[in-house]
Amino acid sequence: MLGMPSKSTFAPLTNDTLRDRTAEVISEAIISGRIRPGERLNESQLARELRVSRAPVREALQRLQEQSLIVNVPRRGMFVVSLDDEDIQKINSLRVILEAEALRLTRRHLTPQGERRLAQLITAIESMHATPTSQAVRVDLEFHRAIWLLTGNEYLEKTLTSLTAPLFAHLVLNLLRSEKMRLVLDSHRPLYDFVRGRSDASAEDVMVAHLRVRYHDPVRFSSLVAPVQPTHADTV
Amino acid sequence: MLGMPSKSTFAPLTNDTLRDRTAEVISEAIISGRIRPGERLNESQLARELRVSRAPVREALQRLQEQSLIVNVPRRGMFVVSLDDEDIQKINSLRVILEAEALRLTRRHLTPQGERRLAQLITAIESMHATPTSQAVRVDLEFHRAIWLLTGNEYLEKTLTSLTAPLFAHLVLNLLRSEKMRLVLDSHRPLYDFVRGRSDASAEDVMVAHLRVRYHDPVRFSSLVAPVQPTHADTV
DNA sequence: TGACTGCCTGTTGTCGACAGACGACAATGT
DNA sequence: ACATTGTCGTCTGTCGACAACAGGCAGTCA
Repeated sequence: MLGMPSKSTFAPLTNDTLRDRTAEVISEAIISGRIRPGERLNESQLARELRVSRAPVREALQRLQEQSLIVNVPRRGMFVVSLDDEDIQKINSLRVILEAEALRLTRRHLTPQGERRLAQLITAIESMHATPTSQAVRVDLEFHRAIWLLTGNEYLEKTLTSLTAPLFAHLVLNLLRSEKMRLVLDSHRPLYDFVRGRSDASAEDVMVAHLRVRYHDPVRFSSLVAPVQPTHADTV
Repeated sequence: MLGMPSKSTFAPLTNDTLRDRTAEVISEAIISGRIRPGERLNESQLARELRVSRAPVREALQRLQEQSLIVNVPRRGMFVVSLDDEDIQKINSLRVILEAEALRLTRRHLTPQGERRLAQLITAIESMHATPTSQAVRVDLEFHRAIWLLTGNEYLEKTLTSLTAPLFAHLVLNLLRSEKMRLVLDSHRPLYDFVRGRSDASAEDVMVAHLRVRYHDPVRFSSLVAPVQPTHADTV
């Protein structure tokens, strides 16, 4: 052990590949709204702008496709995913379930560092005024991801990341009026309170309330609500 | 509309790309256990065996990586994912939650066709005797996927597919003794009964019972069970 | 005028090739 | 004998090129 340069003598000298960075950059561009839903992604153009060849771009696009950020039409191209209300409700009905689990797990073994990290993000969120929407959404996502990471279940983190990615891409484009943005930002504190054990509500209720600020009815397609009507009409 | 060859005058003349078929084939090979966990995937070799160039192989591997079927070590290669007990429990704790939702949604609007489809699969499952493990696991997966599809929520289907894919890959290798296989196969009927409304148990209980046949404790990392002990030991 | 047909252009899908990185192993020095 | 360094082969990461395809446009025929 002696003489071996123990950790952090040197910074780890980025080991990423072009494909990884390409995927990261494109993903960020979609979530931040710089590339709009429905837009076609031209591989050659992306490659030119990123100063790489098409190969890493195409490999990156495969990954983003699997993350539901883009959809592929064979021999036509890749298109930024475009969600309608039904898509959003379907995703949110799952998000409520998984985020509720994340809240419970995080509350169960919240460490002092974890609490500090969340406190820091809450402060950042609540001190935002008249900031660009894209930046607000970025911090929003960062707060949620912090909780996901604190669960200790990396599969939960991964699942929620790819499930909600298109939601955040959609959010940045539909949250332009700042008075609503204020409400959205402030709706994070109940989550913070929950994981600190300062809430008696169920995790599901906390999450539904949180999402209801953004979306009209986050649980319409969830089994949490009563069925509308069992309609087999088309089958008899 | 008139004169246009309405559906199924001709078979739709496969529109897939090589990469799609490549991903499908490799995925199947992993889930069926023909490629074992931890094994390194040689791109050139795969390309040779599939009679394609490396480009579609690499693009396919990116997708499978996003599905948690393989992991990438930059400049070292792709390796078939290898799960330890903790991974399995973490995945199962989420699987219970999502599959329970799937059961409820399917029960809510089960159509006669849907019921027939499931009945057919149950019959196939229960009539299997001394069949190869890989084939049993295939039907197992097919039954679950049928339920996922019947939920009407394509995001739930997609999420469960990529979440559980590595589980089935693991299952086929650890289910060799046939007396256990019989139990596993028979454990599907309660799910079938549930979606037909023939069960009073909660969807979670049904699912936990179903998974407990395979795995020792599917919910150890779930918030469904009481916390073991809130241990911040490493942080103070 | 309207619809059909055949080019034309831009883009994707696929390929083969090359450079650099990694691991294995031999060579060297102590 | 052991550790370190140098060398070699193999494989990945990336690139440029070509072929195949889709949609747009114009020309042709009724």
